[in-house]
Amino acid sequence: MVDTWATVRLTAFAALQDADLAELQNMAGKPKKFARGAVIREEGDLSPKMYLLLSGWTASSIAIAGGGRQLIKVHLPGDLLGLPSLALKQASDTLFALTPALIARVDPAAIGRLFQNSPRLAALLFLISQEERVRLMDRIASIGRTNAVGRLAGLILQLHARVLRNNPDAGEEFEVPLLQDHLADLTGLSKVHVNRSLRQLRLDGVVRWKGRSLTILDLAALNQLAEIAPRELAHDLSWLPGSK
Amino acid sequence: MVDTWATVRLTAFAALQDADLAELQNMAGKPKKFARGAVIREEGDLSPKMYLLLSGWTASSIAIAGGGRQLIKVHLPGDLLGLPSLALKQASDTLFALTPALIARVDPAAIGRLFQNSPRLAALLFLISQEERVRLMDRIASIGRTNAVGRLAGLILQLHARVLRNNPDAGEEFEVPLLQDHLADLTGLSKVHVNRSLRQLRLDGVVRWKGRSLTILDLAALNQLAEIAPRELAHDLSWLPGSK
DNA sequence: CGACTTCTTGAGGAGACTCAAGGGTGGTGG
DNA sequence: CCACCACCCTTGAGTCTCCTCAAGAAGTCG
Repeated sequence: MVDTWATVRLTAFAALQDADLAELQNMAGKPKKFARGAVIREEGDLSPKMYLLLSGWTASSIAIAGGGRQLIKVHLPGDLLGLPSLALKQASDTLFALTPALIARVDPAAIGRLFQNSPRLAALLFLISQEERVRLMDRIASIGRTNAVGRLAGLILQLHARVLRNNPDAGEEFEVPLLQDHLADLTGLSKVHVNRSLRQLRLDGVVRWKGRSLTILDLAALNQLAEIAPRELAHDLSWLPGSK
Repeated sequence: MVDTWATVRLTAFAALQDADLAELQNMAGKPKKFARGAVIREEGDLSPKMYLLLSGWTASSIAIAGGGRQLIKVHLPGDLLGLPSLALKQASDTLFALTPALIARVDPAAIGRLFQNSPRLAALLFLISQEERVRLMDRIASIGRTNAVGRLAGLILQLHARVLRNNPDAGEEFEVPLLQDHLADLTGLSKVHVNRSLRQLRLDGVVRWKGRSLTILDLAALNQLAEIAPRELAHDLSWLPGSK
């Protein structure tokens, strides 16, 4: 179990001390299993909580009155789910499992204690949230100002970067448990057009996508198509509070 | 101590009763004036900082390789600018003034001390960031899954809610210093299509927009057109750390 | 009043959508 | 172990929203 916990994303910015990790585990409830497709938390639910995704992939979606939905983000193991809704009376988005997933729930009170007792950890939580904001900003730019192929390219690049962070040895071939329907709802396209745009990417030799195995064949081309500059995380974090 | 969200925001940037706030204010540099159109901080700049917008409106934009740009957000007085880029090596977005603006710069070190010494204020900063994430998520849903009129409706509603928070007496008529070009870059539309969609909103008696004065004539219709449920901020924030 | 910016409208074109139907693929049970 | 079913992918055809190009009208500021 400790191995699972070690992947929690706080490690992205700074090595996590054992004490920090222990504290995180203490905050969380007992991990619970969810089947593929299961809803973890519904849009509109009261008193939103935070969740730690220990294994599996999940996604977050917002309902559109007309009947459709927008997928906001997919979550990888180690991600923190549900933070945005902490600011709201009711959850802003639905969380559901894309694959079988193991998830631990965290009560807001634990986050309050974290800010009180572990300023460094709290600051890391804050930083991760800022990183997520950048990702959302980039998705807005991608959806708002690039064509279908560009949106898919941008999405693939973000996924690739995130998978690489979780598993630095992943290389250019990795598993993506997303259906074309999901890609459509992530990019704001129709599933038919996603299919056609993927075919183009395939025919142009940019990616190979067979089943759930995605291979990036031409990273430079993907970046060019995405039309948005890749981001690099801060390395100078000397301004963070020292560990206690 | 019962903090409504609104007072927090006002407290944070108008009144200065709290010692914690005094610290943040002390850490801020001397406020600087920017003319309309002036760039506050450019995308790609190293060692990103945070900024306090004391008066005026600004906006944040991301460049698209093809030549266009996406406006991510407009900022109103009292807003914190530049937080997302704190997670990055280089600023993710360009900040520029929509009107003459007064802005104070804050060094990341001050934020570090804030987390160390003022857990309650740090937690509020965290919460504000989560609220911003929800706004971004809603914009993604709006841009990705609604038509031109819906995107404009959603944008107008968000602006209205934010103006109301800053000035609860504003009512349904308020000043919006945005050109149609800005609306286009905010919604991911062309300026021509923005013009036509605004005309439709006008002809349907939903809004009146003359010069910089925007009047909402039919709030219910706007909400229906936007196709995204309005959000309500959390009122139970008892989990926040107590003030020191 | 003149120059510049911003808004408005027209016309034609393209990217993406909807509707619809056929083809793979994998899982399950007889 | 094969057959069937459900789910997912693929492709075609026609349509519509939104885009681009272009030019003139209205507004704004020195």
